[in-house]
Order: sequence, then C-alpha cells, then structure tokens
Amino acid sequence: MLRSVKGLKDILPQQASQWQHIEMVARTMATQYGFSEIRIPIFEFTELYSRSIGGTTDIVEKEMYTFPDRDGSSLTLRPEGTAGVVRAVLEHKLLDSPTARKLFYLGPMFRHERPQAGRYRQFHQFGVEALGTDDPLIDVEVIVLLWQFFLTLGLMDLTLHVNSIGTPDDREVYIQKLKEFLEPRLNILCGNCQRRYLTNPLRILDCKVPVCQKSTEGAPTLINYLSDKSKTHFQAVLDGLSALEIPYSINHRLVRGLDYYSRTTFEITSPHLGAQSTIGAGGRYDGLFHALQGPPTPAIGFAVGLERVTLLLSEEISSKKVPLFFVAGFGVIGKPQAFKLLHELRQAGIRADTDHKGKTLKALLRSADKLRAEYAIILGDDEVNSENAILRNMQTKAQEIVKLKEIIQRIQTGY
RNA sequence: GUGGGUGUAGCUCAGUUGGUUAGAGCGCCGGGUUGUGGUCCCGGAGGUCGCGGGUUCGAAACCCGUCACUCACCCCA
Repeated sequence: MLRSVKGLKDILPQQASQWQHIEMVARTMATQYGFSEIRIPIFEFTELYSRSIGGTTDIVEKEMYTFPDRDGSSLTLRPEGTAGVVRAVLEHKLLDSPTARKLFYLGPMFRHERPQAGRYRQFHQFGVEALGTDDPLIDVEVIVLLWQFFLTLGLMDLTLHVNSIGTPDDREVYIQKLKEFLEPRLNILCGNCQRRYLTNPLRILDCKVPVCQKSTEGAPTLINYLSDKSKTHFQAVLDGLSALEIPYSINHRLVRGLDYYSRTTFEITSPHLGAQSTIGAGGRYDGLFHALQGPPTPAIGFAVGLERVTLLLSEEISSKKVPLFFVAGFGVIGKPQAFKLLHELRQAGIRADTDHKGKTLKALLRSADKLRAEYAIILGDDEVNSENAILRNMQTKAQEIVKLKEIIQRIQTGY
C-alpha cells in the first residue's frame, strides 16, 4: 500500500475543524495587535537560509530539504519563516513604514528530523515579525501577543521563560568566561557537551544530562556580562511585562538555537507534552538584516508550533451548527425528483445532502441519522404523485406534509 | 545519526508451556418492520497474524534478518 512520507501527517476531517479554529484565533489576534498577513513562498534559494540561520546549526547542516532546480541552482524547502519574511521585506522595500512593520504568517515548514511526539518533518508554524524598532515595548507587545494567543485557545499550565543573550559582542566576552569556568570540569561533561565546548559553549547551559546540569551550577551568568545598553533594554522588557501582569520566569539557561538571535529571547513551555515541551519561542534578531545585506534594522519575532498546540487542545471543537437537511428520495420517480430538490435547496443556501447508495427508506433514514441531519425530507413515489414531501424532524420524530413547491419557503421561514 | 518499545480484522486489542478451523468489542452491510433512523434481537462480510528466512511432526507465538510505526537522545516550534 502507498503510504505518506515519513514524518508527514494527514489532517483528517475530524481534526480539520480544530485547525481552522487555531488559524482563526491566530489571524484574529495578530490583526488586533496590528500585524498584517504576509504569504511567502514555500521554497527559496538555499543561500537565504545558510546565511541567516547560521552555517553551523543543525538545521542548515543536516535538516534542510535541499534540491537542485532544473537550471542547477540550489533550492530549499523553508525550514522556518523569518528568513523568507526578511527577504520579502527587503525585496519589496517594506521598511519605509513610519511605524514598525508588523507582519505575521501561517503555514508549513520542513525539516528532515527523526519524527517523534510533537516533531514532524512537515509541520506548521504561526509566526510574527516586528521590524524596524528596538524599543523594548515592542518586545513586550510581541511576547504578550504570544502569551494571549495561548490563553485565548484555553491552554493551561504554561510557563513563559525570558532571557537576554546580549549582543554578539556581549556574548564573546561571556563565552570566554564560561569556557574558563568549564575547563577544569571538561572531563566530567557528557560527550555531547565536550563537543559543544568547542562549537557552541552556550548550549551546555541547557543540556539535560544531570552531570552537566550540576557542573554548570555556579557558572557565570550571561546577564552579568551584558553591556549597559543590553541590560537596560532587558530590564525595560521585564518592567513592561510586570506592568501588564504577565507572569514570567527569568531563565538564564535559555539559549536560542539559530545564529541570528540577539538580546531578548523567550519561549513558552507546557508540562503536558513530553520531550518537545516548547510550543512557542522567539527573540530579537537585530543582526539578521545586515547578514542579508539589508540596512541595519532591529527586529523581533516568534514562531508557534501548531502541531504541538493541537496536542494540547481537547479533541472537540464545536463548530457553528448549520442545520443539515437530508433528502431521502426513493422509488422510480421519487429519486430523480429528490435529486432535483437537493439542487434547489443548495441553491437557496440551505445545507443539504443525500445518500445515493440508499435504496430503501430505512437505509436512507439510517444515513440521515449517521450524518446527524436535523431534518429528513422524505420523497417517495406517493409524495411525488400528490406533489408533496414529508418533512421529518429527526430528533422529535414530528412529521408534516408540505407542498413540494413550498418546501424551500417553509424551511427558510420556519427554521 | 544513536538507543528502547510495538507490529494480529477499518479501529482498539485478546490469543495459555508452540497444537488442529485465529477471537472479542466497536465500526461496516443486511434481516427482524413489503415506506420510517438511533436502542434492542439475529445474521453476514472483512485476516498474506508487517515482510523474508530458519528451528520443529506442527509457528501468530521461538531464533535471525529486514521494513514500518512509536518513544527517547540529538536538535527544535
């Protein structure tokens, strides 16, 4: 049997209403906060991602779906949204906005990872980007939008972690100090961390191996090595969150994985998801525009993993109930007449359906029941001969005989 | 890329120390009601026991291999 590709999932009709609900909340809230939707391509030139995300990150090194175009140029399915948004903003010169340029997107991303709970090879993100200002209040706005988005969906027990990882200059000083601290303990760290010591020492801070966690206790914290400017910015963000009574916890071990992040970083976790507990995360990326040969432009954004959100939502999302009228037509003249009536009902804007397989009235009513129709319209040869139809309320079993010609009017006025 | 767990009907799962025709519940189809659904009663369809090889008189079960799914590491949303 033909199967879907590993790590890809079908969203079946049962679940689709849940997705529609999440997407509706995302669009509504982003719009309320002053963000406009942008729709960017699913693939870009590979160079865009290798230059923005960082050449030594796992995403670029081994997780991208990269393939040659027919002319030989290298293309990549987007592994995240920020790079494409920034590219589009630069290409279409969207930065001359008097205020910050605030954009949001919604759609699939692709990373070739080993699938597991809450992690897929094609997954969906809702993300926002606020471009062109480094006022700490825009940081607050973005974080609050993320927080409120989850609250609006009804998610429980969430934790907002915030941190500042400083500017690249700040980090250089700090990493030096961190390495000095770790050097005497290097031989007791896990194998991964020994490697990280050389490639990305910051990551050792959020290693889950107990030995490593213990070894980094008492390590110098990045906060103490921030420049005055970064420190002031971070404090202003915290004050802004407090003023709006958004609960947060400062997490000095919170390090973002993509190279373009700087200063404010944040993520929201849930304790109900197993290993992949982060449902939304983001941060400031003041250096990204420059890396993509644009004018220096401060920016901040977040991305939400929508599959993880669906795992936290209860199954049932009650969609608005539009009553369904089931046309039960049978018999030599009843069936064709019923098909015509079905067409007329739909043209009148009435939600209507039938079951072409059902031959007997019994089978038809059973189908009506399975489709959870509110009403059945029974139309057999007898009814057609007398130019009537029977309108049956499936819940109360109440039936009334209605003139065929008047049935649409009867439905539109009475129900 | 590394490690663990699991593969039996459309779905969820039983299946005894290896034993003869592989089961249940739900779902599906039909009958009980020649033109009235859900509940109830009765019946039916549906299976290469993931796949390949081996051990054995005999394998869904034991062994080896392989594939798939899944969880975790890694990484990240």
